[in-house]
Amino acid sequence: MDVADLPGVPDWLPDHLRDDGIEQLYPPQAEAVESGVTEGQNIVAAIPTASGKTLVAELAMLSAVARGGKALYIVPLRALASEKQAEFEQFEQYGHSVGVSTGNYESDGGWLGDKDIVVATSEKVDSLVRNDAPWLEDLTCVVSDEVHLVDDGQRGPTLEVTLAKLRRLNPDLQTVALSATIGNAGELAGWLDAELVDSDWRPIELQKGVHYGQALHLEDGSQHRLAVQNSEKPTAAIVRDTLQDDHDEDGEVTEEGGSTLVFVNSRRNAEAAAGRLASTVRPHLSADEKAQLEGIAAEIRDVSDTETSDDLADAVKDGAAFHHAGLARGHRELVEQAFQDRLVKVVCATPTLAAGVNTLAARRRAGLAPLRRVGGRDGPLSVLEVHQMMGRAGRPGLDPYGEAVLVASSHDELDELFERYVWADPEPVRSKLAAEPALRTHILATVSSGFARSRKGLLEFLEQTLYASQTDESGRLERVVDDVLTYLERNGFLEVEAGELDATSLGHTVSRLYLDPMSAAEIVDGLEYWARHAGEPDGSDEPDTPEDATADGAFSTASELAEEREESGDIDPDDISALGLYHLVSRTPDMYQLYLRSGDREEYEMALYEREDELLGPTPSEFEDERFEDWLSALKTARLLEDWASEVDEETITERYGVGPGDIRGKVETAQWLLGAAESLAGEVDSDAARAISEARIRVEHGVREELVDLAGVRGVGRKRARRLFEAGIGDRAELRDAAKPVVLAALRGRRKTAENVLENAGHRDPSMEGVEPDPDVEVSEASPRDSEEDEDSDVGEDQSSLGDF
DNA sequence: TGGATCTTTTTCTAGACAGCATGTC
DNA sequence: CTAGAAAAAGATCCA
Repeated sequence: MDVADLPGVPDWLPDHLRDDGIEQLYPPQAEAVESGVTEGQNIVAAIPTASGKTLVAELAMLSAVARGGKALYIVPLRALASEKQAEFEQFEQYGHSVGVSTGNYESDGGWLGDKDIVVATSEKVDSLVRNDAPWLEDLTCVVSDEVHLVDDGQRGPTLEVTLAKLRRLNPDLQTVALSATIGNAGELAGWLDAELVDSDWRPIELQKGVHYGQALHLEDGSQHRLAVQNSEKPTAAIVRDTLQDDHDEDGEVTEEGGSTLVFVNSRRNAEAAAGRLASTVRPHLSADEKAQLEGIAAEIRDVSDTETSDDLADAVKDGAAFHHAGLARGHRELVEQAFQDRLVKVVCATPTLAAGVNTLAARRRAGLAPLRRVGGRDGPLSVLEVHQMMGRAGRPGLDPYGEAVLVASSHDELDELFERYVWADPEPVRSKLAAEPALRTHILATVSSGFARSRKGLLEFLEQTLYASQTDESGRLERVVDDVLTYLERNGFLEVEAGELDATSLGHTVSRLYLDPMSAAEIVDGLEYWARHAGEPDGSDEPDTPEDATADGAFSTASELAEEREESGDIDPDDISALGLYHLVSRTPDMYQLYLRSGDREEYEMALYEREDELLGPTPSEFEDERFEDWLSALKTARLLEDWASEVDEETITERYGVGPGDIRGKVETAQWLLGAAESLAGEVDSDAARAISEARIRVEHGVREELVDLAGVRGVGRKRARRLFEAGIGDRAELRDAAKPVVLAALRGRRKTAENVLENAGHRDPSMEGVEPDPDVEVSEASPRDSEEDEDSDVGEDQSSLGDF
């Protein structure tokens, strides 16, 4: 189909597409147009990666906007949100505005309500629905990217429920769902009342195959010799062979060989494989490439001073790299860029993350080493997942073809892999909504935001989900719903009366905070426990069951109890420890806990007995194995947060807890969010803990000790500057405002501009530094190499949370 | 006795959404 | 009721 023949699109679009070199639509795109994407028709497009899904979405959104509407594009990852925003901003020249909304970033300059196209994660959209964002009613088109993720047990239900809510809010909403090729695309289309475009057409050929012994067996039946030399692993042979394959798109011989993306099943394997493959790649590098790679390696070392960083830099200087969630964001960006620039020839990645990162496409080959998933709990990888990874091989317009290779270690496995993955069709996508944890949060939200006011209404709403359209076991959903309703009522989130449902004030708050009700219950329990036990002498016979402690049933809220104690003089609201709060949020289901390793158990049992009385809840009995174990790993997580909030440097933390720099960021970010929520909850249940929670949150946010909390709150002052000002004798914001300018200037190492800025933000009447000289008596710890590295660490941390999505 | 090789036991394990209100050095 | 691989520890063999 010629771009001139598109119905319903803005006038400028055909020319715009031609400028981009697009004259003809790809067959699946044409099919979508024929089915009416540009005319408001609902579409499910189940087509391979890189076959032009984005254009289908753009056609739908632009035609909707041309009709005076407003479009929403839902993505599964924050990183994808900024990627899409950048893509859609090309339309701003035609007067169409684009906005983004994710948890840590919201586009500036005006309301999202003013934007024609909004990009957001599914959770953010859910949250916007819960908080009644007014512009949602103006939507005329919603695009859901990677909609096959409704199959995901963790996050799928959110997408499913959110789509159902959006469609209910606006019955005329055009729904466009983009999916990988799956087994039951028709079923999805049925659920969404959509036309189906189901195709496995690709712009470039993808050959799948299995390597075994000395040969590569392709799905077309051909075999190629691919020799494994002496003691090397098959992956090394594949990578070497790809490097030597130097034909470009038109079959011409070029200087460059192909690059390979290797999927492995654990971080450690990714790092080990990258280390091994570095020696395979090195001999193929030109002098110029080596020089450039040295530069990138240096940048990697600059990102963070950790072992992970060193290992990565060592591999990168030889043209290999690893990629997983333990990396700092700066690491990931450098690796992705260098791979795209074809300087890095091999990336060894863990599966999930890499599958979502579009910049990680291999020129030529994607290889999968051991196909088993980490920790057998979730069974083997699905065909869908494997095909998604295979789809990363070969970049359209750059490569003549792509090749995806599985590695077999026996002849039997060779056959098995062909059967199981190469020739197999992807399995159908199944809704995971009926699981209790998912319903817990979504039922509360559905009632709280008024989508359902009775048990009957709730069930009616749930009828509109994919789950209902897939199940024929009618009783199951109803049973789980009743269980969940009982749970929500018992914990004070909902009131149920004669089938009528109403959220309590607490319930509304929890829904709006986007907390799992179970997390909220844990936090409320913890705060109440503290109110009861604060001020008690240590080591007293701690009651193991809350019932024992509630003999004082006359108090209905934590604060009444606290007040009572305060009056009797044996409570200090400040005696709630930061560690206790970190432990409290670390044990909620919203926080991923650190893994307890063999030696850890003993270590954290010791720590537990030392600091037990700081924790906000009774220690479970050691005989309750699982609960006790959870308690200990929450303590490990809490200690990590405490270290971070005590200005311990990154290198020490990564070593002490066996994590990567990216994991520290992740934990800190989650803790920040949960502590913020806990603060609101404390207000809701009248607890006196709010002040202490706020302080613990700020400490973790800035990574500073207690005495710097006030200073670090001044705009322009972070971990490092706060410490320097403090050492110069400036203790808080007020002292900063009244401080002698030479002292401030000296503490900030003579940076006038910075000092003026800081003073202004602190509220100084006259921040000008003109004519001021640094006070020579102020001792400033000068940047020894060691110090500056620590600077770097904390800076990177801040970077990730604020500018991260760029 | 040393060390090479084989066998058994133990250890370890992917990912990243969300509130609120704005900015590190 | 988890599975599976790698690392560590132990066992065996032979010069």
